[in-house]
Amino acid sequence: MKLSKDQTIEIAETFRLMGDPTRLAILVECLDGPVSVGDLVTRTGASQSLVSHHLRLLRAARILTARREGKNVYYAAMDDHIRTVVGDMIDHVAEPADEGLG
Amino acid sequence: MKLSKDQTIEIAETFRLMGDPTRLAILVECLDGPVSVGDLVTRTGASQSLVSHHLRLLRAARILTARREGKNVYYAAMDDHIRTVVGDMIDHVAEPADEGLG
DNA sequence: ATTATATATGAAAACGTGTTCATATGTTGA
DNA sequence: TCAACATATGAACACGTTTTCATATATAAT
Repeated sequence: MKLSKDQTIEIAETFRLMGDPTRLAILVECLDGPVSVGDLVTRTGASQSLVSHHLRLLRAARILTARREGKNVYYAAMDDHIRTVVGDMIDHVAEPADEGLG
Repeated sequence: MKLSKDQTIEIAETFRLMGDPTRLAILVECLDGPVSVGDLVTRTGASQSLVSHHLRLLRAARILTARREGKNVYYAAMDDHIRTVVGDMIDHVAEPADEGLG
């Protein structure tokens, strides 16, 4: 599987955004359906400002989608690829495999 | 799907490591089978030292496995979860979807 | 209009990571 | 043992990101 330099950079950027614990926690909360910003603040324990900053990044990278409903804004995982990626990574980390050499 | 704080940190760490263009390029080259360090240097265009530093991180995080064969050391993707994760992410980035709101 | 609630944003502080350079270690063959 | 090749490592530099604080915008209700 051969990737262009631009593809590589875009994919790396998406992984990088998933690679912060606070952002990943936000993303995981959004996997099963839309969640309001307020609920994300409660569930992750991060500050409102921090959650909002991270949501902007996740949305800009098309990892999450947003829709406003009255005073609230609901965020959800962009597509099934995102759900699968996180799911597979959870499975990977669960494996007690060896890392080779010594 | 509910994750512990430690699980979240470990998974984020794995994503973070995939989130650098040089490291991702190295990883992608290792998806189809074992590749020597020298070949990785050639194929990625990165310096020998840099490739080696990154390989150490990828191996420590159980993203790649290593086996020595004579003078060479061959690196390969750790398991199918890793291959699937990268594959799904490539599919995700290929999608021309909307990011919601304005 | 004013107040209350929900979310977003800019700037600065606090912190971490990628890369290079020089050098060390490991392996093979003469 | 010496030379030649392959890979690994430590220290330092250069740069970027996460987080907080204060404040702004948006929506709804009285």
